[in-house]
Amino acid sequence: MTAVFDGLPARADQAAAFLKGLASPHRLLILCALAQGERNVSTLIAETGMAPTSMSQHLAKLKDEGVIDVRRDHRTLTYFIVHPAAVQVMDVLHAHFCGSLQAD
Amino acid sequence: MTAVFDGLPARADQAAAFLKGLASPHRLLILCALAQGERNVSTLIAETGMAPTSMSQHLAKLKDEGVIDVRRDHRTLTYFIVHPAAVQVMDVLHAHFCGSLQAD
DNA sequence: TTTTCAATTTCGATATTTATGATATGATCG
DNA sequence: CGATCATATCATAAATATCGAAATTGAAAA
Repeated sequence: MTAVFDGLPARADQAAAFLKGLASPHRLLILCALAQGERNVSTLIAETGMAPTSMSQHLAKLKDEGVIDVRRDHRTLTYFIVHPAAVQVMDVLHAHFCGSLQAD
Repeated sequence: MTAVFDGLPARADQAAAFLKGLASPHRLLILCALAQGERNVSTLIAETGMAPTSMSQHLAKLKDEGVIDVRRDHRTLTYFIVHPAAVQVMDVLHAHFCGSLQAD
């Protein structure tokens, strides 16, 4: 009986940390943009209307969590999604909160 | 350019609130159990080892968010998952954090 | 109707998250 | 080298989430 969930708590911690990484309106907006293709920080700021500091912090969090990664192009930093589960979660969210035939 | 994300912020808020509802190790443990079938509170407490107060609070949160619902059976309350997106997210998490051929 | 059992609500302490302003880094252009 | 542009880091305050203990509800058994 105590064995029913053996090992689960550890995985639950990981999974919860991953979900927390996505669970913010700002970060979802960022991921929504990145889902359409990689973007540099200035572009993300322009598209989302977020403050630069806030953007940096959210990008850092997503990067720490392994959801996105960066590449340096000349003077700008280009971010892109790298976590497969993140893409799948975004798909689920899109289907449920944005309808199925929306252009966005 | 300001129109690129028209209407998105509102949906991002909803989606983020939904994700926040799931984003806790305790609540994932609860949902893991409920994914295998409905359960009453005592059973959930026994299976997860959580304190009763904590269990109630997490169940309340999941219910507020529309993820689960309750039914009263004689003297006990039986909870079950009702949100389709929650099931899908759990599937994604399971595939990525628990491997694909685990009994759990 | 009194007791009992299952579960919830309330409350206060602690921890985590978030936003914001100021400062710092680091690559490039002149 | 010195200025500048893109972005990150630091510091702190405000908001939010979490946990445990004690008290409460509400249905049913006696």
